Amino acid sequence: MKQTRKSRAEIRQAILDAAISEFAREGLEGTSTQTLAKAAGITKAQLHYYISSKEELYEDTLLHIVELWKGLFFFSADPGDPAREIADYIARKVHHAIEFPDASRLFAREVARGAPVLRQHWAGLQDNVNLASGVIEGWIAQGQIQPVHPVMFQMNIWAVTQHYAEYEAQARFLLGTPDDEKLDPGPIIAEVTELFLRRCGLQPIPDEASS
Amino acid sequence: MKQTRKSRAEIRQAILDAAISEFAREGLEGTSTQTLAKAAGITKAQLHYYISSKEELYEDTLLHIVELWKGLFFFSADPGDPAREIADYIARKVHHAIEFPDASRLFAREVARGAPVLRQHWAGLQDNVNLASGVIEGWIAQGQIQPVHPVMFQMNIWAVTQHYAEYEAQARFLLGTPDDEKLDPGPIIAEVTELFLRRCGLQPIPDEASS
Amino acid sequence: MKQTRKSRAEIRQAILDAAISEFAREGLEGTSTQTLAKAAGITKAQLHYYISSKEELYEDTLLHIVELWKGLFFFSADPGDPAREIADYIARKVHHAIEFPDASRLFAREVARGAPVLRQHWAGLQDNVNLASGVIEGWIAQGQIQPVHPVMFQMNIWAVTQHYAEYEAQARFLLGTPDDEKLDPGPIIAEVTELFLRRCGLQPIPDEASS
Amino acid sequence: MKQTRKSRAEIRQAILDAAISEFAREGLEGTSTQTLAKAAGITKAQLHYYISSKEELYEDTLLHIVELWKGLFFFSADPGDPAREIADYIARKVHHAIEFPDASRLFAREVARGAPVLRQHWAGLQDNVNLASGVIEGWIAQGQIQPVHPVMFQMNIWAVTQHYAEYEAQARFLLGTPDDEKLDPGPIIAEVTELFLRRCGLQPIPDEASS
DNA sequence: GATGAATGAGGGTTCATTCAT
DNA sequence: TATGAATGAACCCTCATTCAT
Repeated sequence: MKQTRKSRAEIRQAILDAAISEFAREGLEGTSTQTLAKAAGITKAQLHYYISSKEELYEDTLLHIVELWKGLFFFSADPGDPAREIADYIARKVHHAIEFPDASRLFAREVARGAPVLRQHWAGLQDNVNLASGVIEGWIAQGQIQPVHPVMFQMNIWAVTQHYAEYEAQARFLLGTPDDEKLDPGPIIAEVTELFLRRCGLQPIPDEASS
Repeated sequence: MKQTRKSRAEIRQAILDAAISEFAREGLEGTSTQTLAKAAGITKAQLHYYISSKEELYEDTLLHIVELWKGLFFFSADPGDPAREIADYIARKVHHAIEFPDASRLFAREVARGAPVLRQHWAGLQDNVNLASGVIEGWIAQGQIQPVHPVMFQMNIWAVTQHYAEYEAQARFLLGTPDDEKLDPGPIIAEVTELFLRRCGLQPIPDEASS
Repeated sequence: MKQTRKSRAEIRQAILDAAISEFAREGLEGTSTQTLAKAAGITKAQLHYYISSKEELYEDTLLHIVELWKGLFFFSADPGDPAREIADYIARKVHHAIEFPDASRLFAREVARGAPVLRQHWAGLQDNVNLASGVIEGWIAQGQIQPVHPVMFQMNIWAVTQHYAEYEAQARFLLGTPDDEKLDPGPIIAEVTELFLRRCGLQPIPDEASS
Repeated sequence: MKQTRKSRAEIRQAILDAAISEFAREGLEGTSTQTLAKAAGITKAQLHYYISSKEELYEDTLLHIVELWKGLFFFSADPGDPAREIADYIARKVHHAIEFPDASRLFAREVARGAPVLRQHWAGLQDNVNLASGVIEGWIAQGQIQPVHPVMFQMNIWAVTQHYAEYEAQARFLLGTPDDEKLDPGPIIAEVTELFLRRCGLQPIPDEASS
């Protein structure tokens, strides 16, 4: 009786998952195709049947993450309450950072080395940021929030929320979270939300940011 | 007349500089000794005369940075005005991130991969954080600042200030800073300081955070 | 028509042969993987596909020889005539030394440097020697041979028979054997047999020891 | 106050001693100049001031041993009693093998690899062997000893006596000699002497072979 | 599709030797 | 003489990729 073969789609997904976690940990050069293949549960030769090169897999993996993020992290084009909008954004971002820290780490790694691959795709990033800046400037113009530098405001949110993925090892240590538990998003979301709402001169929304 | 040889100290410094910038960009595995040697202006064999292994150079480089930081980033044990103390800390941190982004990136990279090397030296980190937490708790107890989670407060400052090193490429792009200029620390310090002072319920110190 | 590739078994055998002869000549350190590969008729990278390290190949090669010898060199547990038993043993040993001098030389080399690898496998050696000592002591007890030191008796046979492998170059020179001929085992076996039989007070078996 | 410098002669002697013991253990390729220098108590650069190359040191060391042996191991040109002559020869040889096993091992190693260096100096060896063969043939002709193959007789003595140097590790193990003691030459000399005297049809000389 | 085998390039490191002082 | 520094060649091994089946 033949063992059930994994379908092409399953294999592709396994490769993508392997790529995210392995590239996140040791980078492009630090990850061997051997390691990737094993993590995906296939042989090295088989891997090369599905990808055309390690570099390209790396690029595809990054783009996959960026595409995903585009759907997750944005301010509504027609936002209602700034406090709610900001709080929701932060909650989504922190949850994601804690649930899928590898994706965040891989992205950070790429940017840290000068974004040689992502750089070619920054037009989209620019668009997203501009849209959000428009929203923020609208809030400011209508007196709904204190004046902030719209771009830096976004970057700072990004910085803080990403932090709990990128510095997970340190956060875990300083917050006393055991190795076999994920970080508790509740207190993190509460503190981060309060940080940015206060910056805007807004009151924190009572007790809904918790996990 | 013979060309003057570089002194031992100069070579050691060149190796350290090369290690910081190369390891920061491509990591331990992604950086070849060939690359390190070339960046330091020496031959590969000569490099091995000065270091005993790439791994050890990596570790030494990290520890060098951590030692340096211990002297730069701390809250005074006997702090006066919280606003001034926090503002000074942020200013120092941002300046450093912008002046020496490679050091920040190298550190971040190491933590992101789980800190296999730095982990052994985290006792010192704990001490530093505890000291600062004590200071912050003192401020809270005396009603000088609003209640904050002392550890997360520190981590968030760290996150935002580091960001301008780690995401330099992106920040440069979004802020429109040309490749041949450093980021302008003034506005960054202003925005970051306001962010954290407001969190504490404090007024920004007028106009001294600028570069 | 494609040239037939060597089979896995053939390649493994070629590597083993190369290892025996090259390690025998220049030792573990003195033999490069390059040399081994060339001697086996493969490339250096291909060699590493079949072995995991030079050290391990060295160890495997030694153990292979020792295993082979266990089946060749022993006294019968139920020996009949001591003279015949001893003569046969010597004949087998000399034939082997002359046919496969590299194996003998490799073994000698390893022991000469203190047996860092073989030492871990000396329990088996001890057993073999003890068994043979028992046989010899039985002969002595029954008055079949003159008293001898059982262990030294075995070592001396070993010494003399090995000699024609280890010192092949010298023996060849002193006995006038041309480079393209093997040593003639007949006279050697005769002389060595007579040496040890006389030690035991036994008469040489007439004329059967010759090749 | 200056530390007393070692004289040139002392340094040369230290280098020679180091060469014998290091080359004996790991061979020409397996011994680094670093190791030699450290064993001789000097620096690597200083070593190269005294020797012109590692190969030449190796050759000189071998020749030194051979020269020494010429003065030690020979049959008198005008021998009296064969038993005494043979017994003395064996005793000298065993003592030397046990006292200076490195020299014996180095020599054996060189011969085992085909004597690429010593081969050029084998005229002297031939002379020595021929002289001894003459003596032995004289004994045979005068009916003082049983007929033996003169050259093999010498080789066999050589084989057995060398054995306790070359296989010291194994002999130590099988005879139960602790690592911090030398092998006891007494029983070895007794057994070896009896072996070869019996071969000649001679009686062992009572109890003088012991250390 | 899948896989064992093969390979050229390059990885980190050692080393005998030379150089400069 | 002595020695820290330098170097080119090699060494063992890994790896991304390709090939043959």
